[in-house]
Amino acid sequence: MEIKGEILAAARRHLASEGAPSLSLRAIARELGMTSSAVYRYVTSRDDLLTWLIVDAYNALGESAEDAESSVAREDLIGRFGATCDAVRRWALANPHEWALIYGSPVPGYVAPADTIGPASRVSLVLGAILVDAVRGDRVSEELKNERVSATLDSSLEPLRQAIASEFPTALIHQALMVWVALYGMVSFELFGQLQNVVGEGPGERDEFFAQCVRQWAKELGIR
Amino acid sequence: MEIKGEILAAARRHLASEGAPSLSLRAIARELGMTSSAVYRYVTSRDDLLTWLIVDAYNALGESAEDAESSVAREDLIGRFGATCDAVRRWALANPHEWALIYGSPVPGYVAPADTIGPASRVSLVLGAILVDAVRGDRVSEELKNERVSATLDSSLEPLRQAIASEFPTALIHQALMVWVALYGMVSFELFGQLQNVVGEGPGERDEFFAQCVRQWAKELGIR
DNA sequence: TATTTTTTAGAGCACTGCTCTTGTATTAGA
DNA sequence: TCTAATACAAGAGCAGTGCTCTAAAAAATA
Repeated sequence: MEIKGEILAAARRHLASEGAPSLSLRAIARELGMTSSAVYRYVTSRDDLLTWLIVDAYNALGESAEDAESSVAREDLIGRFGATCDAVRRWALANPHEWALIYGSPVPGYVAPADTIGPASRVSLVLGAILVDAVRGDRVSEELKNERVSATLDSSLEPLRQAIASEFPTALIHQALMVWVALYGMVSFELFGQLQNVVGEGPGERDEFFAQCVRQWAKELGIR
Repeated sequence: MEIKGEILAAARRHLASEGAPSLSLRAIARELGMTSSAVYRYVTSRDDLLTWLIVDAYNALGESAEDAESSVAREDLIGRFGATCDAVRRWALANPHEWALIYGSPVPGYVAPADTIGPASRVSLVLGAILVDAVRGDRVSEELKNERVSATLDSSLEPLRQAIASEFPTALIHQALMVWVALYGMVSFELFGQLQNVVGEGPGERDEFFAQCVRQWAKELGIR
């Protein structure tokens, strides 16, 4: 299936340069010198092509985060956490359209197939592993470990608890999820232009702003 | 210009039911019983129509937040903060397509006109006013008030500082911005389906999860 | 070589945003 | 009241989209 590979490569190029909304099957066909109908022998629909690109993007982001995290000494929990956050942000800035495809507004009517959930959770697995190490080494916030929460909150976080397969205290799971969401929210805000006229864009300003965020997130989890 | 009003009303209906991507000028024209070309006498382009809807959505969200916040006693800072957060989330859940339009992935090539920035900042003004009251009454985190930060971070937050027109300590401004972004990130995550299989969807579970987030955000700002 | 299978081309349908010219009401002025 | 100016709408048309169908060419197999 080498033709399918070429189609995907062309689609990747179009996605990176023009973005998902203007990704056209006919344009790809033109670029590859074939008819639009011929493409349909390898791609069942436009949504099918988008799914491939989504899986692609999740894997690229996940790999980027894994690489960055693995190059830090295992004992340096804060370093591992910071490297992961930085890798996520850097990948997003380098691949804005890919980021928008996976974390932007969902296309009405499109339902993500099951084979996207694996690649989609790679980054959270990295962050989860850091947290596990922190808990094992007793290097997380004491306050979160002992905070009592309502039964409803307990059950609301049951799905995540089972995914982690650990008996973390609920408050800690909740805080970790908050940090995770905050990271993605911050990156999305920067990427989607929502920080314009809010955070300066001078040399190093956005970097330093984000670095402060990372420090704060680590502090909120009590990682040390 | 009553016809333009009808066009906007029809566009609003289409946006609410099918979402922005499938908002078609021709469909609106059909619904109103006129030709597509006739619509162009009142709307210069599809982007122009989208801009109207964007301003509309910003105003609706802002009004919703203002109404909720203003119905809480002025001294109850945490109550005002919580009411604002809840109003944002409730509005988003009730108007998912409108939320996606203003806080989802930006349409490549579309540039938001200047008349959107006013309505866009209504919610942040509400949150900002709460913070101002908290600072005036000395009811914010002491730690944030005294934390020393780098010069680069100072200058990176200069745009926001000027918008607030207050001499807040940089660490406090930074933390407030983090909370603001976290709020939007959390709402977007819930709305865009990113919390599926992460946070339960049983009766009250999502509500309680979000309420815990709000409590945590207030704690991070030290509002009391 | 003949036959079957795989792949491609081409035409076509229904839809989109948008433009341009022509026609028709409606209004304003003489 | 009749005419001229104006405002508005219709229709055709262009270039593009996703997608489907049938017929033709190419490749693999018997």
